[in-house]
Amino acid sequence: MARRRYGCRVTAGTAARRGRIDKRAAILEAALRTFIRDGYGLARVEAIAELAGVAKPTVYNHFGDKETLFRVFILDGASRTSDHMIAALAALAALADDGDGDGDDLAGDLSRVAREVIDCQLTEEGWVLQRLMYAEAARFPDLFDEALARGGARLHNALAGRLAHRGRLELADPDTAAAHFLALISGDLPALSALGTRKVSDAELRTAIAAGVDTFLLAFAPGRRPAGRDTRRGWRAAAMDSGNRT
Amino acid sequence: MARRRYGCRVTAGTAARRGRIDKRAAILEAALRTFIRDGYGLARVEAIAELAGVAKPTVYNHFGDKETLFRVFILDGASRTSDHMIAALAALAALADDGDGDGDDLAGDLSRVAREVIDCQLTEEGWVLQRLMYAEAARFPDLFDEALARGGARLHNALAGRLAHRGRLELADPDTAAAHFLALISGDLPALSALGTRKVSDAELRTAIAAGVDTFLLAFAPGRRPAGRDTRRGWRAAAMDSGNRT
DNA sequence: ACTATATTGAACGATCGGGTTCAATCAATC
DNA sequence: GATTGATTGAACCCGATCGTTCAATATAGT
Repeated sequence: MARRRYGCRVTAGTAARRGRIDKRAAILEAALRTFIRDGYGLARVEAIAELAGVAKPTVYNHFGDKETLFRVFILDGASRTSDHMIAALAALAALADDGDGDGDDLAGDLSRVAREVIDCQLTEEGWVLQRLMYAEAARFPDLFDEALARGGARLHNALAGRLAHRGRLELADPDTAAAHFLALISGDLPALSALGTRKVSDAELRTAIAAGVDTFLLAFAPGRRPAGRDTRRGWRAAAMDSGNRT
Repeated sequence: MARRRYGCRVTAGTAARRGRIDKRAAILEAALRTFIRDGYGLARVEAIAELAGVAKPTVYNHFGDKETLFRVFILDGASRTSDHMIAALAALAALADDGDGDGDDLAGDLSRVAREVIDCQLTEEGWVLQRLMYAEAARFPDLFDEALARGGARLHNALAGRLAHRGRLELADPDTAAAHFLALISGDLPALSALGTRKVSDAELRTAIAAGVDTFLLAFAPGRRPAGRDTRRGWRAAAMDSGNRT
């Protein structure tokens, strides 16, 4: 039998976890690939082990059972994805106190934030987390709550804070504004991407984001008309003239 | 062995389907219950048969195999749910041509439509269809496309047509307006309802709908200020005064 | 009554998959 | 070197599940 080569054993600092950290990481990466393809129910522990290049007992050594592996995968993923999204909010810095400001580009800032948040969501991991949450909501209700607390709620709160201090927005409630912003920029994504199973073109993304940001600004910053303002009025007139109903 | 009692056999008019129509309906209803609890992968055909009060071979007689049963369930469900939602759009009748109209209640109409569309979505069937679509998107990509064509796309198009002819709205593009309306009124639902696994209170629903309709009107009917307009401006001033950042 | 179709309870075949055991080997620490 | 924890390939256990077969019974149409 050939000599075997392994990496470092976990040190006492991570006593709450068993096994070697490189094996753990490989297992979680393999879990991602397997859950993407098979979901939770049809994903096999043996397949995950093979993909990770470890023995099946090693998976059980690290995670105890399939369900625990799944929970760790979901919660780690929710935190990580949300961290990335929250970092993207930096583009929404508070407005400097230097007057009316020609340097202010609210629309541009919102668009950049939207693009980065959506890019996080459009990752394979982003989608598999969402799909798995939907799929398993009934079976693991506590898991949904915790993932929401680590993921979506954190993003939402961070965005609300940013919007509250951005300036030049009329907000009755920053929570509502944040929720609506996220809804407007991402509402088209499930259909465009077939729930994450297809690639969305750059043009489609830009269009969806621009429309979402436009509508957001119309509602929450009415003093700042987006470029398409006159086009809107013109369209309405045309519809009244045509008189048809689809 | 006791005498057995059965219903009517299918007539030649439905030759494309096998078996008795009452058995078929019972199987599809049992499939709903089983998919709600177990999803697709872990749902057992034998469990569905028991719940339906039929023998397992009967399920196979009607549907051939588990996957076909699933496909039929999804597509029939998408059509039915979308039919109900589209019917709800009747509240958005075109504005009568009688001038500026004190009888016009755009906000009220939109709220009624929103409430009915959301009530359809909040049914057990509505949620299980959505959860199943997310869960199985990667395994059955063609199914998603067809369900979208029968469901979401039909609703979207019908709503766009209604909005286009409602009057008093400034729409650059009725498609975008429809998409944004649906996004605004339903964006909170996944979190509020824990993806359909919890009941949403009437107060929560009313709040979410009112906020969504308000924002929609601000963006698409800016001449019609919702009641909360002054509150919004007041809040912004308070935020600037407090100076904190969450 | 006759015929054809549908349904049934029981049983089966083949395969599967979560979790476990085992003894040998490896790796890190003292 | 000794000790301890981690890993491994192979094998196992046991319950499960999709799909099928069978002969008897029921039902609907002619």
